[in-house]
Amino acid sequence: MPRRQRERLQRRRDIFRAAERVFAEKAYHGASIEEIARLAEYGTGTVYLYFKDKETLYVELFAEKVGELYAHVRSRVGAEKDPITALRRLIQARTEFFDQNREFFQIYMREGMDWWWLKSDRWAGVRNLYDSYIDLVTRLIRRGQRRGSLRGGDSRHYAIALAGMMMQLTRDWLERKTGRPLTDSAAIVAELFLQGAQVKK
Amino acid sequence: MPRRQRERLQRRRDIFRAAERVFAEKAYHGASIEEIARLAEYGTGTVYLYFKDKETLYVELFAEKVGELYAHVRSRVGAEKDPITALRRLIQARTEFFDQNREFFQIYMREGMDWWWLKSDRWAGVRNLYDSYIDLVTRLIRRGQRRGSLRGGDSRHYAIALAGMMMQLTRDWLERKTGRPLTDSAAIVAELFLQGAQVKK
Amino acid sequence: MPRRQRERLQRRRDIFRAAERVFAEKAYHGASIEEIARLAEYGTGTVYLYFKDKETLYVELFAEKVGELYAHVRSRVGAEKDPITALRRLIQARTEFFDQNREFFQIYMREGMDWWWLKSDRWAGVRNLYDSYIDLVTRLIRRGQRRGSLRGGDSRHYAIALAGMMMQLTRDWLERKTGRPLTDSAAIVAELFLQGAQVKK
Amino acid sequence: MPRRQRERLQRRRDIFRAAERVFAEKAYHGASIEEIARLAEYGTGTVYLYFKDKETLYVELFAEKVGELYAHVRSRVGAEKDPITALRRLIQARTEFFDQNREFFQIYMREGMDWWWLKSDRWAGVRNLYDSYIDLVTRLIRRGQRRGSLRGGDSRHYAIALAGMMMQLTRDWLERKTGRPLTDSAAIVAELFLQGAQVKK
DNA sequence: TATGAATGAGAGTTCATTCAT
DNA sequence: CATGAATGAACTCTCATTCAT
Repeated sequence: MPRRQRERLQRRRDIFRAAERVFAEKAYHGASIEEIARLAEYGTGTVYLYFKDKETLYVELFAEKVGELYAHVRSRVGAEKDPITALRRLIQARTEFFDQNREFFQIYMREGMDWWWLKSDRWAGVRNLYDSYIDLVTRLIRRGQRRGSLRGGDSRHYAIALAGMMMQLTRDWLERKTGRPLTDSAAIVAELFLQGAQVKK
Repeated sequence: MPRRQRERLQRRRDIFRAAERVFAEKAYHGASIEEIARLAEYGTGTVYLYFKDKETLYVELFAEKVGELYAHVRSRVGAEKDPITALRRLIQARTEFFDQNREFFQIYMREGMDWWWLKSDRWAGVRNLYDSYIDLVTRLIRRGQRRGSLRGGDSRHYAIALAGMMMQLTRDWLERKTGRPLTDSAAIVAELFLQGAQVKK
Repeated sequence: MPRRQRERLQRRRDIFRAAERVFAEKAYHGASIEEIARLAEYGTGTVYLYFKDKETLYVELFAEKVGELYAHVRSRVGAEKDPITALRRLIQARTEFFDQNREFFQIYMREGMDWWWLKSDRWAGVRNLYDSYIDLVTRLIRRGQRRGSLRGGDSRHYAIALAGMMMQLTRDWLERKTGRPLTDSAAIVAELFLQGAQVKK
Repeated sequence: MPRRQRERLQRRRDIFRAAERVFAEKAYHGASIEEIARLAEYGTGTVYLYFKDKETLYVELFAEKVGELYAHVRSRVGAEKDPITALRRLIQARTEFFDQNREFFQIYMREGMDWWWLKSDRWAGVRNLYDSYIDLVTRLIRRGQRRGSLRGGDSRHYAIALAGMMMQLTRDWLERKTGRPLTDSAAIVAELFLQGAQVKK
């Protein structure tokens, strides 16, 4: 890759990095382009050389990171045949990813809530990414159901419930900042989701 | 209660009602005081006679509604001795409440996701209410654990996971707008939380 | 008219007056809303209570003043039957109007040049006003031609030429700021347009 | 001329050419240096090697073109003794020039309309050129008056009126984009200016 | 007490100009 | 010399808050 293009990509990353931090801390509306630029150590105008406007910066940042999450999870789940093992790996992978991407997690979680009534076309792409992640989980669950290792019922609801458990546990972990690694909670999630909380008689 | 005070309370409620709708639809930053006032059929300035500022209005609205949720859940769980039954009732009660308070759910959900400003002192009240709800669930779970009907482990994590499941399923229900009542999902949640997804051998 | 509405109209006029001066001096792009507001002795935001945006303020100001010009000219030309006399009155009336509306003249002249390649729909209304003024002149000339008192030829071209003469003479008068009233030039225009510059043999 | 200087002049001309097109289309404020540079196929910074700033570029472009117009008209009018013929030639020459320089006409016209900034010293050069062109016409007219072939009166006003007629007719021609050549209007202008619109009895 | 017009701080965005390469 | 990325001042516009009525 030519130097020019490399540098351009580097600056883009610098701005992404700063934007991630500021958006994570202040949320979309609370974040100002000037603050992002200052944190990235660029001038305000520079941000606009790399992103058309604030919304584009946000959407592209989101898309990029969700793409990474998705890729990471897929690579960990891989070609695992057993759906139960695959689910455990998925939970583990997601947990690792957010352990490494705490700032992004805050954005991810927030948008998990917010975007869907922003019907704007700008968000359609992001929306699809998010959905395809949920779909990945759904497909795994359905496979488990067909194999008879998972209980019947709406597989999509199971996927959503699983996502919800993970999300809130991650949020709690981030908020509390105990020393323990997030990955501890992967085990809890897997057991709870698979076995339930009730003691079998 | 003297008429003056009664009227004052009525106006407060009117504004709450309007604020709830606008905050639900547009989120905190997207909502404008003027829109809330217009919807409540008061002048903009009037809002400031009842609430110091926008943030106060939001926090107090949140506190009020979380208080209602909390009261509703407590009343349904009541003095039920069996923790499993109590949990089922809790899930049912929460579901009913949000079925009746869809607008508030959108606000509640956002706060469940977006905690950064909870750090500020202004939001301490909201924070405490939110926590006290989690604490209620936690205590129920702990009781179940002591009785041996629930599996051991961090009871708080269980409570959080349960809350997460419910939250995401509710969000999905709201987003999809199928005709089905939200309470359908109460059963899914209860079974999944108690029995898990995996088929017992 | 109720007091409220009267006051509203008054403020609108205040802003128009200030906008007229600033637009006249600095042209559309050089004028800033803040300067207009300051001159009108209002806050910046106030301007936006009366006009949706800068372009609207400009267009409405323009439309209002062209409307006045048009009304003034029509009222002076009246039902005059003789086209030659009517033309003299028209020239006189236009001259009077700009003598009283020097600032607007600068805007009028500028836009006589500029707007027509701004194809934006926002300008369509203004454009029509301007055209209908030219049409008024054109119709007078055509009447003169039919009566045999004016030379044949494209009446619209005559109208445009007449407008051009008046415009540049007015501009010169404004620029030079001699003590003489603009209306002096009305006679020059009328004679030149009607008799031409050449001595008849 | 040494190669260096030749190249320098060539680049200057390239930029002028591009600037002419962009200023014509978008007017001074709407034109951006970057667009001009791009059209001229140079880097943005390069423009600043040849012109101190945007204003200088504009003024020098204007001066250059008005100089050309002036030279063209002088060359056509030449040593013609008869003032009436000279005026006809002048009208013809101006018409030809703008027929060949439509883009510049748009710029010229705007300045003919918009003189406020001519007050500033920066624009003195433009101002003088513009005046010197009017002076040329004025002198011709005065000669006609002395010879008794043109009617008495303020010769400068006649010159300005003549310029106004031509300007508006040219503008109309440009706006309407009929197929007809602009030079058609030269005859109209000459007859109207010399004979007037009124039928002689 | 209720009002809503007025305010101005602060946001996003553009672009003439500079300067390291 | 030529470049074009970087800059930041300046612009338009919004909206929480105030205050005269």
